[in-house]
Amino acid sequence: MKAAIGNSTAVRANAAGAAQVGTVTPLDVCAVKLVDSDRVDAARAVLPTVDETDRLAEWFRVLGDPTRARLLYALLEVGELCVCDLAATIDTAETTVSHALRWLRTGGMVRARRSGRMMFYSLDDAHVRMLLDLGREHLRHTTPGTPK
Amino acid sequence: MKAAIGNSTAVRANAAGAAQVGTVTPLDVCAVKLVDSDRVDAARAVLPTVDETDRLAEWFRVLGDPTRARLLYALLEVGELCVCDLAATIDTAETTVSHALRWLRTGGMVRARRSGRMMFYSLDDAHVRMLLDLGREHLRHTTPGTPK
DNA sequence: CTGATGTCTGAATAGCAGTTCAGATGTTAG
DNA sequence: CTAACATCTGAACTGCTATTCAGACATCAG
Repeated sequence: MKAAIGNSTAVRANAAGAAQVGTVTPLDVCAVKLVDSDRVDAARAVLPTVDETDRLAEWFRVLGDPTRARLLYALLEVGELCVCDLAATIDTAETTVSHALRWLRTGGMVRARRSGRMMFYSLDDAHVRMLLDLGREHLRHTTPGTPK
Repeated sequence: MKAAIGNSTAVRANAAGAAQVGTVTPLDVCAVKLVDSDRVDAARAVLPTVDETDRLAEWFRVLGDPTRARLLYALLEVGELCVCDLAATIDTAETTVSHALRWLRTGGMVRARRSGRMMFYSLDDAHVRMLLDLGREHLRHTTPGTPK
C-alpha cells in the first residue's frame, strides 16, 4: 500500500473533521486547516510524485530561456544546423549558443552529429516538437496585449 | 564562398525586418562565417520574432518551477481549490503557494474566484492542460535513468 | 610536426528567482 | 466598532543561471 508516506493524508486527515472537532488529540496537527478534505485527498491521489513533478518542472524549464527556445524553434523547421549557423540564425554569440546547446543536449531534446570539425544539431524528442507547436498555437490565440 | 557577407549582413539586420541589406558597413559584420547560408535564411524566415520567442520562453518558464508545476497538476484533475487546500495538497507553506499563484495568475494560466474570505483557483488555459498532459506522457516514455 | 579552424569547457561576474518573515489588505462574525 | 480569519504583498536572504572571457580540446591543411 501507499500509506507509508509520511506526508500523506493521515497527517492532515483529522483537521478534515470539520464535522467533529476536539475529540481527537489535536496538538500540532491543528496548525493546518483544510476546507474541502475530500477534494484534497482526491488531488493528492492523482498528483504525480515529488520526483516526477521535479523532473517535469526541469523539463519545462529548459524551454524557459529565450536563447534555448530560439534554438529549438530554429531546429524545428530546418532539421539540422551547425553551431556557427545556429549562432547566426538566432543572432547570438557562439559561446552562448554552445552553453545553451549543452542544456538541450543533457535534457535529451537535441542530438549532436559530428562532421569534420563541425557539430550538427537536430531535435531529438517528438514531445518537444509538440510542445513547440503548442506554444506557437498558444501565441496565436493570445492577445498580444495580455493583461497582467 | 557564397555571399557570406551579404547574408551575414541580413543576419544582423533582422529582428525587426530585413530592410537594409548589402551596402552597409561590412567591417564588424565579417566576423561571423556561415556554413550553409541557405539553410540559415530558411530558418530565419520561419523563426518567430524575438518578441514572440521571449513570450514563449516566459510561458514555458512558468511551468519550470516545481511548486508551480505541482499546483497546476493539482488543479488539473480536481478543478478548483482554495489556497489553504492547495498548500495542503502539495505540502508547501501557504505563503509560498500564494507567491507561486501570483505567477500563474499573471501568466494567465489560472483564474481566481472569491468566495467569502477564500480564493478558489482553477486552470484557465486549455493549452496549459495540453502542456501538462504532454508532460505526463513524456514522463511515461522516458526512462527514469536517462543517459546524460 | 605547426598553425588554423570549429567547438567545448570552466571560472567570474551580474542579475534574477524561490523561500521565509513580517506586516498589510480584505472579509466575516459578534 | 474589534477580533479572527484567509490571503496577499514587500523586503531580505540565499541560491541558481545566463553571459562573457580565456583557454582547452579536437579536427584538418600544410
